[in-house]
Amino acid sequence: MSLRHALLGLLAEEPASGYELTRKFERVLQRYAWHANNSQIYPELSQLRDAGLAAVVDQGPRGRRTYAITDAGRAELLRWMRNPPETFQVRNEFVLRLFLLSALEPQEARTALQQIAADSDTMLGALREQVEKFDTDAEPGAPPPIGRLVAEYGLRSYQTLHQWALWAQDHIGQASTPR
Amino acid sequence: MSLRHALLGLLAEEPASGYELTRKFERVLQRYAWHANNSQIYPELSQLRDAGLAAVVDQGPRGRRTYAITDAGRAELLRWMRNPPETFQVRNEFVLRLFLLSALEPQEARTALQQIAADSDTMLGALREQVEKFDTDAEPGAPPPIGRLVAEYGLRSYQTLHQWALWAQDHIGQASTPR
DNA sequence: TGCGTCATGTAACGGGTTACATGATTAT
DNA sequence: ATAATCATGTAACCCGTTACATGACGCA
Repeated sequence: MSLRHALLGLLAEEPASGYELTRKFERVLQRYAWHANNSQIYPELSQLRDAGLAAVVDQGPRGRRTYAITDAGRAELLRWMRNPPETFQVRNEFVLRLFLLSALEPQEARTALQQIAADSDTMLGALREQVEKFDTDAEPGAPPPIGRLVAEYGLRSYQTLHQWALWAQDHIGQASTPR
Repeated sequence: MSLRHALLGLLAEEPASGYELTRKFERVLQRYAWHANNSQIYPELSQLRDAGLAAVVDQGPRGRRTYAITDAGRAELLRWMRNPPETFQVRNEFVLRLFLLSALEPQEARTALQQIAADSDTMLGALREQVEKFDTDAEPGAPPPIGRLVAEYGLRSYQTLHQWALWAQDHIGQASTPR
C-alpha cells in the first residue's frame, strides 16, 4: 500500500488538502516515483482519517479540508520506512519500450533513440533550473534539504539516460536484426 | 495494456511457453521495466491466442504449450511501439522511499543511504559480469545485440544510483530536520 | 457576467496480487 | 523414493483508471 505511505510522507512535511496533495503528486512524485490521481487520493484520505493516521485540522472555502498527519500516522510512516521489502516491484512503460526496441528495424530503433535523447535533454534543462534554484536559495554552508538531494538524483538519472541514448545510437547496428 | 505488449515483445524474440515467459519476466524485465507473475501471464496468453496475436506451435510434456507470435501479433507490437504516449506512468516504490527519506532522522536516513550504496554495488558486480559475457561472446567488429544495450543501461543506472547514494551521504545534514 | 481555477467526490470497469490447487517429469 | 523443478491454471480480493458529476470562489 504505497499510496497510503506516499500521502503520509507528504503530510509529514506539512498539512495539506486533497487538492494540494493531488498537485504535489503531479509536480513532485509523478515523474520518477509514484503516480496517483484525485479519484484515488480523496478516498484514501478518508481512510487515513478513519484509521486515525491523519486528521482534518482546518476547513476553508469551497469545502476545503486541510489534513495533518497524527502521531499514529507518523509512527506508521516510520514503521514502513524502516521495513523495506527485499525486492521492489517496478512498472515503467518507458523502460519497457527500451527493452523492446529490438522488435523494430534498426533504423527505426535509432530514430526512437534520437527522440529519447532529445526528450531527456529537455528534462535536463528543467532539472538544472530546479537545482540552481535550490542552490541560490540556500544559505552558504548550510546542508541542503532532502528536496535538493532528490533533484540531484533526478538530474543524474536523466543525464545517464541521455548519455546512454547517444551511446546506443552509435552502437546499434544492422546486425541487431529483428526476426 | 503493457503486459500484453511485453509478452508480444518477448515472443517476437523467440517462441516460449507460459512458464518460460514467467522466468523471463523474473530474470529480465522485473528489475527495471515491468513486473508480472504467472497468474497474470497464463490468462493473458489465452487472450492473446483468442485474439489471434499468438498461436500454440508446440506441445510438450506436462501439458507444456509453446506459443509463437503471429503476423497479426507482430503488427500489433509495431503499432504499439510506434505510438508511445506523451507521458508515462511510473510506479517505483524504491524511488518513492528515496523521496520520503526526509521523514527519518538524518542519522537514520544516512544509514538507509549506506544500505542503498551497498546494495547497488552488489548489483553492479552482477551487471558487469553480464556485460563482460556479452563482450567476450561477441564477434570482433560486429555490432552488439540489443540485450547488450539494455545491460549497458542497467549498468549505468546502478552506477548512477551508487554514486548518488555516496554523494547524498556526504551532503545530508543535521539541517534536514523532519518536522 | 463569464472564465479559470479550486475543490470534492462517485461508479463502473479493468488490471494486478495473493492464495490456492493440482499434478507430471527429472535428477539424485 | 523423494525432492526439486516444470507446468498450468482459478478465485477472491484489492488497487488503480476513466469518465462523470457538481459546484463555489476569485478575477477581469
